[in-house]
Amino acid sequence: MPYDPSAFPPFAVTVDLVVLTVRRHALCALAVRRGESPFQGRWALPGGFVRADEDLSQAAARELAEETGLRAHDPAQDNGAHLEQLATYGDPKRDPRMRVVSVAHLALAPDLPAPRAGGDASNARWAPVEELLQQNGYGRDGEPVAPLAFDHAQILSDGVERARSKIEYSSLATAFCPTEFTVGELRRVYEAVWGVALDPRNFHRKVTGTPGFLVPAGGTTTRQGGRPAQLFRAGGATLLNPPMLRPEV
Amino acid sequence: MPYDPSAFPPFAVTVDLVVLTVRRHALCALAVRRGESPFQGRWALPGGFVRADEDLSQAAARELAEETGLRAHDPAQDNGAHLEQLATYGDPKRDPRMRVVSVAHLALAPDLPAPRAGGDASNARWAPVEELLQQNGYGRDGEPVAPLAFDHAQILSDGVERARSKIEYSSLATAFCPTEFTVGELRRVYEAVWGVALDPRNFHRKVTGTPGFLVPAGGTTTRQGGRPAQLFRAGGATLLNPPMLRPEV
DNA sequence: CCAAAAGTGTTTTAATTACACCCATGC
DNA sequence: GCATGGGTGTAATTAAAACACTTTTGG
Repeated sequence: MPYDPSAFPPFAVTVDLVVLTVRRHALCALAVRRGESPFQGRWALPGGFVRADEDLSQAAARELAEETGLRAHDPAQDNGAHLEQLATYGDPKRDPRMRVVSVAHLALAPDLPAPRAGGDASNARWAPVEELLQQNGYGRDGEPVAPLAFDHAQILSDGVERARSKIEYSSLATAFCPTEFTVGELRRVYEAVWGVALDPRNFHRKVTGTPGFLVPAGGTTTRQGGRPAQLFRAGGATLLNPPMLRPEV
Repeated sequence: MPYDPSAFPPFAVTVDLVVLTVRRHALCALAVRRGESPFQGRWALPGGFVRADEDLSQAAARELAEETGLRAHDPAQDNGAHLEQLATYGDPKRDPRMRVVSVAHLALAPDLPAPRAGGDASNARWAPVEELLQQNGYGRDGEPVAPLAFDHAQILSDGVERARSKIEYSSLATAFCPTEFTVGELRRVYEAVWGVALDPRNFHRKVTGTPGFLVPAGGTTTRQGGRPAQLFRAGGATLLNPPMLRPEV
């Protein structure tokens, strides 16, 4: 059917963010507490309206900066988080107030200081994704678990699955690390995201042998005890060949 | 920032379709001719507005049926096309008339009879994707090439790349085949989508040896001359392990 | 008989796995 | 010394690539 630009149903368009990081050996996502109805007091993914003159990726980068202080990754720089579009959610009933289409984005960030949402720390937190995806029961603090607002559990679940599969064939796992990192730190990222244990020796050989994945940064460090480890930076490669293999079962 | 449901910029939301098929050894996409401004007379991807009470996937399935007569694939049935969300395009200037966010979908279909767009065959066609993505020069008919309308070249390019990578690790290539097909026909699908030549002997061993990819349908056929080939149906597997490997270079 | 496509067997090569083992530091 | 994590070597297994060869049809 041809466009009819004069008669179309009006939509609100938002961006929602799945911001992932690895803290204390666990894959964590950023959650904010809702201050208003619907789902008042419940945890949700950060997000907000796309402005009239703004591209979708700009809106996502703006929300990310507002919530975390992170800039989206500029390939010319080496700071900031990786940011990519995830998927779009548009069920007519996903927001009870009106028709809202949400373009979800996925951000991967190194471990950060505690988050801030409007400066109020109690309204934003990093939480392990299994905790946020739990539909009932009790959390680690003994409080009853309430599911995420709206369809955010689905969005988070899709984002986690994207991250899990994408670190297989791309160098994106380095987005979870600081600028300089050791092979062991990178391995612990894979272990946290996949939820498996990897053989440190084979992992070391694999990542150092994959062309373009890592470049030596020069120094060494002892962060974990034991023998000092070489420091690396992310190499230029984005696609890994051969890919990292996620163990079965 | 919290939602402010009373004041949000209004958007139009559309779905655009990248409908791919394999015809005469070439990867082809469905294109429709625009009847009105802007880009009047130019080729574009099929698409249309999302209705007020419709989910995004419903809207995509409706547009697909309107343009091709195909039903979107119901896993319980064995007819219809594969349909999945591709990505969302929302540059403020992508449509000169107003702010339009388009949720692009990717459909994979077996070779079909000639398309119909409002019953008028001259306003819809299957065209090789390289032809549609060509930015200038002359087509096979000697006519000067005009780029696709709006940002549809980008959308088509993203859809083709998705299809190329997805047939590596999923059984989606069977979506390009009729219900029953031979190993040779499946191989020609891979060759057309990837644009490479594959070794028929290794390919045969690989696909018949991958559990769940193909199930024998019983009969044999001679469609290409030569020795009759066994007929197969798509098996239940969606993820291939090990994956099909796209040759390098 | 010959061309053409289907299908099987075999050899070579590369990658993954599962380890044994050594290295360099802090305590 | 000894625990801890970093890093190298090596053999067994597995999959991919290259290609010789046989099978079954149509003309």
